Amino acid sequence: MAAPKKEVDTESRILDAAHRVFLREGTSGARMQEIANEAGVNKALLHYYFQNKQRLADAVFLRVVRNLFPAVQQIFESDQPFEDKVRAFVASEFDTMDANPYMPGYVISELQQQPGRIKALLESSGPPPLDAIQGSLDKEIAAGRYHPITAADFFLTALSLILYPYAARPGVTMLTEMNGESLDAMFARRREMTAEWLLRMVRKSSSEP
Amino acid sequence: MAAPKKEVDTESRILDAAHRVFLREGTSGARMQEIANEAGVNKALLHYYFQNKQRLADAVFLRVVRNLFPAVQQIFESDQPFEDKVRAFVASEFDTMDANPYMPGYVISELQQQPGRIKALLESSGPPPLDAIQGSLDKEIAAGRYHPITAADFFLTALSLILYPYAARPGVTMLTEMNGESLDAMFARRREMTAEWLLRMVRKSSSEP
DNA sequence: GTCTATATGGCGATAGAC
DNA sequence: GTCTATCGCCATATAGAC
Repeated sequence: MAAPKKEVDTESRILDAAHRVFLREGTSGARMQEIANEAGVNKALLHYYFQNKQRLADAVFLRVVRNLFPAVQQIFESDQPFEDKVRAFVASEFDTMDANPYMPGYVISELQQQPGRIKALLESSGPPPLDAIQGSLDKEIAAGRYHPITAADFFLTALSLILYPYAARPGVTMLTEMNGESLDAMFARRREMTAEWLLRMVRKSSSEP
Repeated sequence: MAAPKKEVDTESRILDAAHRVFLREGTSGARMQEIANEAGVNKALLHYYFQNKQRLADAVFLRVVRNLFPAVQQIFESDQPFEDKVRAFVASEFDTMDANPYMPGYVISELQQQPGRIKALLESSGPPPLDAIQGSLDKEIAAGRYHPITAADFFLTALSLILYPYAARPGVTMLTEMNGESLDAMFARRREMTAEWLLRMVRKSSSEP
């Protein structure tokens, strides 16, 4: 720790490069040579630090899923009104996705192609905070303000609305082009609208019993 | 056409096997040997019929995306009430997905790893029927019954709600296990609820101006 | 720790018998 | 059309100099 180097160390440079390449191309599509190029080092160094391709891929996967849920946990355990929690959660997820737009597609691909990794995901990310969500929801439902819904359904629906457009980004580009609109404009609008859409889905309208 | 054979011909057996293997493992993750095994033929036959791996992968991709939108087009051009169209569309998509659960994850992976394929997708699937949707939506919006929304947003939101749970199926399994519920039960419930959720998102409640 | 050079194996692809 | 046998490359992985 004494005398910190200006440049990040080689191991981190490799891991960062591997992160970018694996997320773009998937584990099986990525080449060690391309990672080495992107890291600005020789191919042999990847093996020096990470032994083989599988271990390097595992390290990237763990780093990606490690920070999936902690922010959510904090938000739903706070003491804001439920609808503010939802808005904060949606905003937080959009921020994360803008910083890692390839993440949803990557995680979907990896889990489909290597289902065994779901175990590593759970251990590394911790469970999604269903209990905290359910507690908040049940209060609204009991008060007659919301339609009944399980926390799992609400959570999955929220993730669907937020993550799918990023995962399917090339297809979304196609949609926006038909619209004469930019992809960024569409995402910006959905960032604002998604929380309200979610809330309209669960709120009872005033005329309902 | 005269004297139809009992068994499907070899080329179709190969294409069917390739379909299953590519959808599970992705184009770069799949092995020609595994496709040959699954088709019950020798590896050399794959090259006899499809020349090389890329052409075989292209044939599968085209077959997968060819039938993405036609059913949607018909539904939204019919003369039912708009909300019935939405219900029919959602039911139709769920049927398609139950028959091809790996499809969303596969398409997402392929487009992320080979963005150039979006062009082939468009030509093969035809454009999504945004105009028909927009027409139906605008009537409801002009009548003051719906919040303003673009057809692109409505369509993308619908696809998100339907397709994401299939694409993220291993993660959804994790959710249902925490719930003490089966995956099938969750999908069955969402098949019933998704259209209503969509409609609640756009309907104005009676107290709103 | 970092490099160059090389070994090893696997996979796509082909040749050729039947 | 279908098979067996084999080629040739390319990606992973290692050896060893510096």
